[in-house]
Amino acid sequence: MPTKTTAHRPPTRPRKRRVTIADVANELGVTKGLVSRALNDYPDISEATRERVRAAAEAMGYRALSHARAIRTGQVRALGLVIQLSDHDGQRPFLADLLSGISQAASAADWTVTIATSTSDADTLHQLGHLADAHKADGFILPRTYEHDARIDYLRAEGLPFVLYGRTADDTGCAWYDVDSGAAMAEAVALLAGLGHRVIGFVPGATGTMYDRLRREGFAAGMRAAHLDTAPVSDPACDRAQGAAAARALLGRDLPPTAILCATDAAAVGVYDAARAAGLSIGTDLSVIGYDGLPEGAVLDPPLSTFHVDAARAGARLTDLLIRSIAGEDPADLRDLDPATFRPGGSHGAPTLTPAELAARVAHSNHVSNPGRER
Amino acid sequence: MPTKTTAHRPPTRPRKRRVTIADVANELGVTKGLVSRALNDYPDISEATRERVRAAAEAMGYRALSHARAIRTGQVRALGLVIQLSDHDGQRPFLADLLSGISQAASAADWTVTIATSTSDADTLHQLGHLADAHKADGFILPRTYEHDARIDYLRAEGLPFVLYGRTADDTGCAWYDVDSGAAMAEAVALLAGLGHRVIGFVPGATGTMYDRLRREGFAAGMRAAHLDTAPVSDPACDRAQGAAAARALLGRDLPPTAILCATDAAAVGVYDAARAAGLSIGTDLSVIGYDGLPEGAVLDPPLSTFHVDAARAGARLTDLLIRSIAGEDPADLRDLDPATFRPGGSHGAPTLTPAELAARVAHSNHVSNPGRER
DNA sequence: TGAGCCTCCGAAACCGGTTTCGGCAAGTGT
DNA sequence: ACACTTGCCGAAACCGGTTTCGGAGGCTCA
Repeated sequence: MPTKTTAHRPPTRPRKRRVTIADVANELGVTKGLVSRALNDYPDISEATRERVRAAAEAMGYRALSHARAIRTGQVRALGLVIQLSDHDGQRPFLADLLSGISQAASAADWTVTIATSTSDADTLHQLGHLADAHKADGFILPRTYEHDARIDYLRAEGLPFVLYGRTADDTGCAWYDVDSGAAMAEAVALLAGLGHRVIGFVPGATGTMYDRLRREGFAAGMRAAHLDTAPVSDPACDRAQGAAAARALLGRDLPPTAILCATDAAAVGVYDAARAAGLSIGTDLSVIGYDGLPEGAVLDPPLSTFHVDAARAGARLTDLLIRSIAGEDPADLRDLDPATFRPGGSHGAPTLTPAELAARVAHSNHVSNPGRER
Repeated sequence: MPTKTTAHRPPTRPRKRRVTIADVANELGVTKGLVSRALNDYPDISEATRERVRAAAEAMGYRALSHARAIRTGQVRALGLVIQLSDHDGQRPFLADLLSGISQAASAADWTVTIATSTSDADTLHQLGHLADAHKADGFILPRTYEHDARIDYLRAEGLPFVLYGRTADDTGCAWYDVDSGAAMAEAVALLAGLGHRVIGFVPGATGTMYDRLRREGFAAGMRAAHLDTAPVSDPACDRAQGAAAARALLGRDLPPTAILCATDAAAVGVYDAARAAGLSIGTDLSVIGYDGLPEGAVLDPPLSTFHVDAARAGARLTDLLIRSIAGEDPADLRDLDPATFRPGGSHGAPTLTPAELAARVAHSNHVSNPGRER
């Protein structure tokens, strides 16, 4: 026994000994191996015996210890998740729902969830490597995919199962689940165009992420379908401040957009700031549509029109796909695409101004309000 | 070999065999036992040998498999967390930070985190039991404590280590970490009283939770200290709608409060709704202070004055306390209380109206605005 | 010089499962 | 009646670690 620093251990930790497979075997007068094979549906066990064993195990409250089993089988029945929490991270608010979906589905299949968090791409890779190396999970869920994703390269090289939440540039051999945000962007453009908007601005999201590419493409496709070509696109914006800056830039153009479509709600919140500063009323002077269904959007005035993503469902689907992938199904068959649902707020409507009139309004407001007022 | 439903397994999963303790032993020409004892700091190993083993293990990239170790030691080096996600749940937005703190601290100590989610108190207990029974964790973090908490009873009875995020009525033998929200409530009252408010309303949180009791007590203590006794307390409010209802009730009194203190930001958002509906301007006509530091508060107009809780720090502290508790330290020594920090927004200020004047304003607005207008 | 005591290590049991292997008994075909 | 399956189970190895036990060798001390 090591001396170590075994500090004050409480008087007696009672802990009743748990019932092992040997206990069940003894009770029945058979061997451990027999019990194990019976419980694991080996074909060389008679149905009568199998039932007898099942009954005894049930009655004695036997439950196999997953880590004891793992040493032989190599499966810990756990799925891993590394959550990257950058400051400008849109997925924070959905984390709870995502986890809920994952955990619920995992629990239903008698799996558990091991998580780690990280603060940067490099850290994410490190945490992933650690979980994989320590074999704390049999497979991984990879949220927020990049077009070129180092996590995918790593897991591919290691031959470890994984499923993407989102897509990636080269998805050969990848299982994935995604919400079709590109289609949502196109839908939003069609909606705005139908209301009469002719100049529609776009605020993209984080560069390098796959969702950004897909939403840009969706926006462009929507514009083409509406036969519009005047499409000012701002710099990327991932948070409120960047969203405000993007909106200022768009509104400062000679022919500013009468509607701004944001790849993320986080940016849309900033658009509200900029619009307010420019004396524009949202929903009339300027239409805004976001994407994500952020809680903040609902408390804005007017409430933000946006697309809602069912994160819990995503988590459940991802878990299902991953477990099947671990079980050996071909990842190429494990792909799923769900639509996002539009949730109208009060931030979009028919244009009340032409772009030229809007430009005049903005210029005027820049004149009267003392510069640098915005909080 | 079981026939089972072993579906399409990919061509060949390469998986290089990992280096085991036996490999290290062979390399050195010693026994497995020797290597194990050397690596685990047993005292019967000469320093020279220990160093030789360490170097070889390091060089060969040996890392012990936690679940192989667990079968003998009974420790899986994982801490468990069951997150209850009711719909009216204030902790959702802080979950990311809390997890981040927990995971970071755990990872630093070479522990991992196993989570489960639940949808009700009963489910929480069930999930907890499952994790404990399957021995997926060596100890548990219990967020959002109740005054009388079934989880605590269960874990006490099982003799399993745990740490509370929050306190409980009878905390004998409990390790806990908490943020002193009671003191925050008292501080808010002192602030409002200092500004000249004489009638201050209180909107409590979820009944049965320990935080609700502590914040009520903190509010009461603050009122006593400020020598104020007119303290209307509304029904509990845990979400926006309930917060609005609570505010309407408070404002409908003969002598309505000129400031409303909310146990949670979620309720405070509803207070904004009610105030707006009553034609009151927040920060002047009516002061509002919340607690939690909800992101929604920052996008309100004016931004909500509230108390910020450092959830990441909480997670890190909880993890530290739990690991020490598992190591055998006396839980009674493992307790920690941090202050919340006030984050002023624009929602509080000196009263511009007396309660009587406020009552008149409210009554007037009830008259002019057509009823049932509020969204 | 011999008894007694450390120091340090090998050998082997052990933890709770899984998996392989061999063999007995009953059934089958001729 | 005899070889050949087949069904079913016991025995034992195995997985990757940890822990106990005993003993060889060197040292001290009377």
